[in-house]
Amino acid sequence: MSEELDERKLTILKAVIQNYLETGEPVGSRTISKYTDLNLSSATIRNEMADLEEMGYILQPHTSAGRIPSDKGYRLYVDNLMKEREAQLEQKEQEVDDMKTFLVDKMDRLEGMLQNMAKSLAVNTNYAAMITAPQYTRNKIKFIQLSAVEPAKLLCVVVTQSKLIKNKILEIPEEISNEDVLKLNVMLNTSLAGLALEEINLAMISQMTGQAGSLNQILRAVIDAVAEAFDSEENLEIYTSGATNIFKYPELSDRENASKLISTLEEKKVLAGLLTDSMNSEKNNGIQIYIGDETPVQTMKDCSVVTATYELEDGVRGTIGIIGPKRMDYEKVVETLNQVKQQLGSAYPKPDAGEKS
Amino acid sequence: MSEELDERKLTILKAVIQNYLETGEPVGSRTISKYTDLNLSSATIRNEMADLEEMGYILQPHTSAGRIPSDKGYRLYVDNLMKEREAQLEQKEQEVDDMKTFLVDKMDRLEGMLQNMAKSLAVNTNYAAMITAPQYTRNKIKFIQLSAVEPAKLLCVVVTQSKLIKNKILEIPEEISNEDVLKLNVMLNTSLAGLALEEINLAMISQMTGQAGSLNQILRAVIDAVAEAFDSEENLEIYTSGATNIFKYPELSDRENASKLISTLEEKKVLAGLLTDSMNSEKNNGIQIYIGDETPVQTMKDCSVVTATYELEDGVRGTIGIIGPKRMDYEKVVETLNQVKQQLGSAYPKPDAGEKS
DNA sequence: TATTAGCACTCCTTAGATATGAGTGCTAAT
DNA sequence: ATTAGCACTCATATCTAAGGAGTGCTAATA
Repeated sequence: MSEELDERKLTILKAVIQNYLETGEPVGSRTISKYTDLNLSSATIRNEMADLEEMGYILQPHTSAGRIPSDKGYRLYVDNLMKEREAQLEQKEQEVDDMKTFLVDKMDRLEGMLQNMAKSLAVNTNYAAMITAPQYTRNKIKFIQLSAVEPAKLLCVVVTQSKLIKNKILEIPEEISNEDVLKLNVMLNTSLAGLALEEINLAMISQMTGQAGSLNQILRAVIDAVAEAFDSEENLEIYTSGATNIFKYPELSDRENASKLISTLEEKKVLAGLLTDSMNSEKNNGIQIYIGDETPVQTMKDCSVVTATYELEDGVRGTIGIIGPKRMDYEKVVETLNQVKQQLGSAYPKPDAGEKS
Repeated sequence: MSEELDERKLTILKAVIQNYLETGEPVGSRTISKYTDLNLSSATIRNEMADLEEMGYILQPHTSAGRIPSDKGYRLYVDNLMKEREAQLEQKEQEVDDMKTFLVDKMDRLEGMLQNMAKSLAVNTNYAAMITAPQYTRNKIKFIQLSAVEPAKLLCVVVTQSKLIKNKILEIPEEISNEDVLKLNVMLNTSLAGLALEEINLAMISQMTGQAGSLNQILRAVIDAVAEAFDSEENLEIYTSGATNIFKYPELSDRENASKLISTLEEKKVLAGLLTDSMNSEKNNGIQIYIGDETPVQTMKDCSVVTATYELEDGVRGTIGIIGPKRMDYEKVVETLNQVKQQLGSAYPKPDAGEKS
């Protein structure tokens, strides 16, 4: 593109966007003329704004309304204009504290924690929040415990290195003696402990079943159970909160749209797609911003979505997403997500975080 | 009350209510005159309706609109007028089948099942649905398993008779030998298996800790963990679905109210109160109907709430709730809830179900 | 005596018509 | 290059009138 944005145009664009972020109303030239310290009259601003509109950074909802940012405008803002915060920390600390108490609160129950986290995010940002339970890729098995609960039923508990616990009751074809249970336990733990799911290959399994002899069949059932416990499809749990925050933004709350949007937030599968998608693209410190049409989910085309990947420890990763109007407070959201990432990631600095793309 | 409703008034009232349930619009005398087989002119109906209004069963939103049922009218309808269904079973079976597949699908994972159940209820009824995970009152311990996961960490797994599994990792002050773990396991299982939480009393605990000797401290930690696992406060999980169905009913969807209502559906604690309240009153086959102001939750005063208690097996009970407009299809909802109750209650006929109060 | 037809009346709803005002684009002056 | 000024646009709010559904009442009917 040959159009170049000079300093003044940038300032004006930024002013327009920031003002619109706050108010949600189209912003007029007179407002800008006073809002900035450029000391320009509204007329001058008008001329500049006409240019900006022609370049596609802002647009008018209708003739003779003020201007609102276009998707392109938001994009520019997000990419270049907004990274000048980090300054006001006074009230920040309060918020961080709130966040921490939330986190510490129920830390040992992952599920409750994630739910709390989603809620806390929603309350903090005033947007809708969603969060996936961590995926267990590369997460290592720490401990497997079989116990005979009933004659023909085995309880199988799997603990992973990150202290996630999965359990399942297996129905087995015949009774099993205590010694056999013990034998299986030893076998499983010596062979599998310390391995990630991906590292368990066929050769290993056949070797084990060879050793198992008559317990062969049961062993297979157990291994299946372990695999299932780790299976990400099955485990894709998503927690959402603050769906109704949507109503705080008039531009989203006409019945038609709001209703669809909130329904989407109940559709875990759709969200799953969205979140895992963004988990894999590791740009910009793992934080990704989708503006309007950029989001993969059609019902959210009038929103913006910000996602972040968190990493509990090596290989145990999940995604957080914030959904709000296009005019969301990107800076605050990005900041908040970064904080949360930190809280969650237990001091495992990524080898290559990769500054912005 | 000295007013008596003769046969004809009842018929008319019923017609008014049923019509209003379908349309959501105030219903006029002419409509009734044709809708019923009374063969009365609109004028006669008008007279009767004037009477009904005076008695408080119906009311006019404004002069010269049709009539809509009052809370009192709904109450009469629910109590006396509506129990004449059970007839049309053709399409019913389809729905029941749908329900079943939903249920069977993930039966072994309680949580997923409940979530699915809520969803299925919401889809089936077009109202909002919520469901509590079962409370463990009177649910018996089947099996306790301790395992040393790390030197100073014990994994404690509790399986109940209804195959619910709870687990927790305990930090213990000092290392523990394998023999001691074994010893504890034996001790716990012989003493506690087969007991419900309420049956574990202080005498028993002190007897056990007496036996435990040096393991005393750990034993206490384990018992605490068991108690916590069963603690209903902690465990009160509620699953909701179909919140947006609210929008299908214009009388509820003005922004102010709808927003509050949906927020309430995210407030698990409030719902918890509502649902456990109704769990304890066992009228009418465990199904309870709150109309308008009758509900304990203020934000729902323009809705009706129908709750049902389900019982997985003796002592393991939870509650289901359906939230919709006052003009909800009570018959269908009650029917659906009864079906669900049946599906869930695994053929444990209650000793005294108690026909309607 | 119970029912019905008829009519005047009420009042919500809708559509059109009017006014308000925020904001623009353009032109001429600085 | 900037600005003041003015005519113009168009969404929004306000008002009015027309339309219509439904009622209550009265007088006629079976």
